[in-house]
Formats: sequence, C-alpha cells, structure tokens
Amino acid sequence: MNREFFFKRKLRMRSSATVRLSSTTKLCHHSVTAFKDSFIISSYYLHHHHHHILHLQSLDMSGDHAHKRHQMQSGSEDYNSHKHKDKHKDREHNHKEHKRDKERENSKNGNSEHRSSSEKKHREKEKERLKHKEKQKEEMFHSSDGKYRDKENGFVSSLSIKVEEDNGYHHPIKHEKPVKRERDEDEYEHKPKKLKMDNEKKVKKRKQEDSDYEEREEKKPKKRTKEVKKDSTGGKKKAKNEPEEKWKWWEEEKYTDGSKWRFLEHKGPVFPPPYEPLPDRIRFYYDGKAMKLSPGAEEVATFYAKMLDHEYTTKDIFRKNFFKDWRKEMRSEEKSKITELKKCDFTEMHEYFKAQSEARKQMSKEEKQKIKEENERILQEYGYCVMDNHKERIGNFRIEPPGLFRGRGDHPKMGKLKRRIRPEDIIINCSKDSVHPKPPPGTRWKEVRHDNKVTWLVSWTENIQGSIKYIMLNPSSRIKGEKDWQKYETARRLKKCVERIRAQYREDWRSKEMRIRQRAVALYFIDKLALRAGNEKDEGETADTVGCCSLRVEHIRLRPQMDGQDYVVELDFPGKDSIRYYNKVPVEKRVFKNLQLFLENKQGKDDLFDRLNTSILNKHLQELMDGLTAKVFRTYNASITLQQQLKELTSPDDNIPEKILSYNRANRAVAVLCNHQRAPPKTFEKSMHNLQTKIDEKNKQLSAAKKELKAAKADAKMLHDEKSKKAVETKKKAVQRISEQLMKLEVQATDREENKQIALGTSKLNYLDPRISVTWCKKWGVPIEKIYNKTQREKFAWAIDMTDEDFEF
DNA sequence: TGCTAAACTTAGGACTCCTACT
DNA sequence: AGTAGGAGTCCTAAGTTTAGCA
Repeated sequence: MNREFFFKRKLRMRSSATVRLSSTTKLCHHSVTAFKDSFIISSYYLHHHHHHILHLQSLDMSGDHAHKRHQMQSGSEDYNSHKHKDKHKDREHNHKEHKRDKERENSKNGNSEHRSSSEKKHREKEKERLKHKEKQKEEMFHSSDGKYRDKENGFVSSLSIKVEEDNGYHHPIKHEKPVKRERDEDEYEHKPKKLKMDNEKKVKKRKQEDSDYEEREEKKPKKRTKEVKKDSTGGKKKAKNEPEEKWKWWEEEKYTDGSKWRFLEHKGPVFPPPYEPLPDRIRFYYDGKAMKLSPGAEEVATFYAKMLDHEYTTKDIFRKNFFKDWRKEMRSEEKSKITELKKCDFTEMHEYFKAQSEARKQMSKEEKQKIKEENERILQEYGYCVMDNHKERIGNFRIEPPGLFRGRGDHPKMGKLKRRIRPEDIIINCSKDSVHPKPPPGTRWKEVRHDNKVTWLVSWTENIQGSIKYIMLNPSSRIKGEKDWQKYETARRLKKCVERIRAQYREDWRSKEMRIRQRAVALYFIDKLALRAGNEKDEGETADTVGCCSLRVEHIRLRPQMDGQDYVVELDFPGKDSIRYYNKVPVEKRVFKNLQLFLENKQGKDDLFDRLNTSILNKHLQELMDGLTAKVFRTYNASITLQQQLKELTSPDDNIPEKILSYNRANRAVAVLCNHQRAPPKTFEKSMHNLQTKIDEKNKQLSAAKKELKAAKADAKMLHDEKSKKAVETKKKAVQRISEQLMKLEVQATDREENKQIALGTSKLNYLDPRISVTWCKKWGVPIEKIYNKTQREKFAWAIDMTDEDFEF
C-alpha cells in the first residue's frame, strides 16, 4: 500500500521549554515539552534525550569520561572478532524461570478434574501466600520512608490489604450497596494511613454461581469469618433476566489461581446468513458471453464483484490469489472455461450490489426500524453471556463472514478466499454445568470444552494463516477490565524503576559482549522511541514489517551530522499494519558508535540486531522487573507523556473548549510518539476548505464590524450624545462576539489540521491510563463526557469510579 | 529448552448512525 | 426533508506475550 505518512505538519503547540525538575521528585521526567518549530516527534525525542543526558551527567560525575570512552572503543574492537551473522548462536541460557514455574504449577492444579479438592488446596496455599504478603507489607509500611520497592507488585498486593477471608457464600447481590472502598487512595498504592482503613473494610469475594452450589457449601466452613455480617444481605438471587446494573467488579477480589472464571454460559456464535444466489437477470460474462455460474463459484465471484471499485482489485497479487482460489470453487466445466481473470466481467453483479445498498439506504423508517429491532433481538440473545453470576457483554459474537482476505500492506495472501465457517469448525468453551449452546439444526460443534484457564467462549481456525480466532468479552467486562487495570499497574511499577533500568542499559552500551550491547541499544530505542518489540515473522506469509528487534540495516541511516545536530539516526521502516515509521533522532554518541559497529560488514537485508530477538529481550526485562516486557515501555511512556503534557498545557484560566483542545494536544503528543496514524479522511481537503471559507467570512464580518465601530466612535466623539455612545457599545460587543467566533473557528481549524493524519483513538483506548484523564477532568471541572464517549466510559468504568483528584500515574 | 501454537492486545479502515446544517 | 460530514461502532488483521509440547 502506498500510503503517505509523513509528518508534514508542524504542530503549533504551546512551547514551553521549562523542565520541571523539582528536587524532591522521584519521578521520571519523561516530559514532552518543547514543540517549537519542529516536528512534535523530534522535539519529543530531543527532550527525552535531554533527560537521558541529565542522567548521563550524573553518572559521569562519579566516573571518568576518558576512561569510559577508551573502554568503549577497545571493546568495540573486540566485537569484530566474535561477530556472527547467526543470531542463534550466543543465546542466553540461564534465564530465571521462577515465575513461570510457579504458574505452571498453579495451572496444573487448576486443571484438575477434582475441582473442589484441588481448589481447597489452592485456597490454603493462597491464604498462606496472602498472609505472608500482608506481613511483608506491614513491615514495609513501618519502614521509615513509607515507600514501596519497585519490585512490589501493586496489583497483587492490593489483595494483601484485603486479606480478610470471606465465607465465599454470603455474597451481596449487586443491587445491594457494597461498602465502597476508599477512593482517595490509589487502589494499588499503599500508604500507611490507609492501610488501617482498608483492613477494616470488608472485601467481597467473587460470587459463586448458583450452580456451583456444592462447592460453596464446601467452602463455607472454611471461609466463614467475621466478615460475614457485611455481606450478609446476599443469598437471594436476582432474577436472571433483570439487567445487571453496573457491577463494580473492581471492588472484588481477583482470581489468583490462574483461572479466569468459575461459571460460563452462553448461546454460541451467530452465523452469517447462507449465500443467496443472484437473480437470473444478473449475469456474469466471460469473454463477452453470458455464463451461469454454479452457486459455489458464483458466491466467490460476488466477493470480488463487491470490491470492484476498491484499490485491492487493481493489485496483481490480489487478483492472482483471488483467481486461484476462485477456480478451486468452480465445477470442472467452469474451471476449464474460465482461465483468465481479465476476461471476466463482473460489472452487472457489481451494479446489482450497488443498487442493493442504495435501496437499503432508501428504505422507509419502518423498515429500518424493523431491522434495528431484529438486530437488537439478536444482540439480546447472543450478545451476552453469564460469567460468574454476571451478565456480560460479548465483544464479537458474530462469526466472520466469508470473503476475500484483505491483508494490509504488501500482503502476499491478499485476495485469497476466506472460507465460510461451519459449526463443525467451531469449538465451544463454557462451563460443564451450564446450558451448552446448541449448534444449528442438523449440525454439530467440532468440540465443546470446559477450560476456565482461558477467557474465550468460541474459537475456530481461520484458513488464511491457519491461526485461531476467538469470541471474547467486551472491553467493559470484568475479565478485560481487570487485565487492563493490571497493565497500567505494571506500567506504574516500571515508573518506579525506570531510572534504574535506564542506568543499566546505558551501562550495557559499554559491555564487552556484543549481544548485551545490542540488547541495550534496542532497549534504548524501545524506551526512547516507543518502538514495538519486533518479533520475527514468517517470510512470505505476511507483509514485510518490522519492529525494534527485527530492524534491518536498510531501515536505518547514521548521520554524524545533520541539521546542525550531531549523531542523528534516521529510521525509516514499515511497522505494524505497514504504517511507515519515519524519524530522525539525535542519539548519544555511544549509541551512535554502537550502531556503527552493528552495521559493520552487513548488507541492507541483514538484521541490525543480529544477536537479539524479542524473547531474549523479554527474558532480560523480566529479570529487571517482574512482569516487565517490551510493550510495557510503550504503555509507560504514553501514559507518563499524557500526564506531563496535561500538566504542561492546561492553563487554569482557559475555558472548557480550550481545555479540551489542550487535552487533545496532549493526547496528540502521545499519538505521535506511538506513531498512530490514519489516512487523511477522503473529504479532508474539502472540509478544511469549507472551514477556511467560514473563517474568511468571519474575518470579513470582523473587519466590517470594526469599521462600523470606528465610525460609531467617530460619531460619538462628534455628537457626544447618549444614543451614539450606546451605538459604540453595541458595536464593540459585536466586534467582540465576532472575534470570539472567529477564534473558535480558528481553534477548530487548528485542531483538525493538526489531526489530519493522526489517530487519537488508539492511544486513548490502549495506552493511556484512564485514571490520568479522569483526574484531569475532576481537577479542571471538565465533564468526563467531553473526553470519553459512552463506549469508552463503559470500558473505563473502573477508572471513572475509583479515581479521585490526586491520582498520580 | 527451543520452537510453535495459543491466547490475548493493539490497530486502522469500513461501515453506520447521528446531527447540524441547507 | 435531505444531506454532508464527522463521530461512533464494527470488523478483523496484525501485533506481543505466554503456554505448552517434543
């Protein structure tokens, strides 16, 4: 795909070069501040770079420059001798696998058929663990600084605050008001004063299913505690069909045994309607002659016909793949006749579908209403499941319809037939004791399983890549929400130790081992530029895209000198979705020298980091911090940037629209950092032009109004009467009003222009800790609806509910 | 222990719906 | 009432990470 993705635009951000490095702060100042006259992206780097320099300086204060440089250089000579092209030599062998082992053990237990007994054991274990943890915490609270160590896992440790057992039996049903946990504390930050309160609070245990009855019975004796009284309104079950009012899952305990649910019931997927053959009057022509196709071949032909005015159909690979797969669906007579795609004429079919969609648009209100209702009915029936006593929305409950594969970028498989999924292809996952979904009449499922270690309800294997597709829950669900929350907690833990990690990789730039230097430089890129990890991909199966670890020589250029800056690295590569990443970054000399070294004796197609891959990198990261992986840096840097930018850009005296503009700009800074681009809307130029016209009109109005004002003033001066004075006032007001309107238009234009090819949604949805935004809204009195739409509010309900004004990421 | 499969998150584009204007 | 344009939703591909297996 030839998409143009340059950042042409200068973002006219408020420039403020001030670096706020308060002496007391222990936070990383990963700030994006200077947006002056440069691409936002580059200045971000610059600034970030600055941060690193600060760090470097402090390091160097205790060290010896010359000595270090010498080491580095002599080191680099060493490398030449053991440089290999072969990535697979030189692997790290002694990786700690503690965590993994633990988890394995857990899941073994959890898998046991004898749930109750193994669970008992589990619970015991868990209890022990929690107790232990609590003790640790207690100790920590009493330590003088009251701060936690970075290895403390906030997510897990919140549990330990709430160790109180519960009986697992008397659960409040949702309409009961649970005692809300204190909100003025961060859930996962542990402050001494809070601890007490939290300990007094009761924690509700996740509700059990009715169907889990025996199990609950069994638990009952063990779990009973003083806590019972708090939860004691439970017991009666809410009517099943009654819609679940917002359930605050975030106030409940999480599973700690690796299981994802206890009970799961759903209706299975919705299949697309079967193929409806075309009416006889719609004909397909081959080599100018009408030809009736067999239903199978016809269906595939319609897939192509529908795409006729899409760019895909102009691409050779697409056409070739389509034709090959199409022929497979033909009867032998058809196959022998139809041998060239370019002799195929699909235009009647194409017109037919266009007419159909036109007709759909022209449908009467009633008809549309009917369709809407039908969709709603399907949603109600299939769009929800019951998971652990709560009705939860399913994300994608429809099976993907057949069609032609639309791979992105230069995908070698584009145009291939994505075949229709049948019930026999489908694996159902639900609990044993649930009412299993019924396959359509006369069919059967491939399998029904009961695996509560996974979150999916339905899966099937797709035929293009042979990968598995899943039906899972909506982002508003507990299961997705908890994970999301956890993700941000991990990023916040990184915040606590990121300085240490940076110091470490800077140190590693001088290592005498090549693999370590490569690792360190890659990590630097990931941290500084928010690059993705960059897994290896199967060549020929997917588009050629890269991430950090898979960068090749051809993707990078070293400029000792560029635009008045030293040591500039120019990166230009296709990233995820074949979106171009283009950036010029000044780096530290040591990085630059290392890169030169990595590039020695290599060709364009060779890997830049030939001794590194994502698994090596992640193993290393795991050792630096529990739960740390490459993508955590993206989350961390995105969120911290938002927080920083909001601080920077929000002026107290701004009105709400101006505040929102600031928010959008902060958001935009993140989107630029993460390289979230979009194709400029097709109508962009036009709508921009329209807006400009409006602005011009306003301008005319304004000058007219000004003229009038002037005249009125002159009159008033001459006449000195009340009437003319009043006229002056009126005119003044008019001028003011108009210039305000003008200003608004201009702001809008700026915002839109700046946003031309930047997509804000992705970062908002996936990288920015929602609590930052909630806090900001509260602080400045901006309604949350201005920042998050309904869906987003549902997804981030946990954050909206639990965050208060002084949350800090 | 190294590789592959599975599971789950992140991503941009297509499509649909709503709204503010004509 | 009709429509353009943008917001919101849906869709599913393309990543990352984890789990599982030989």
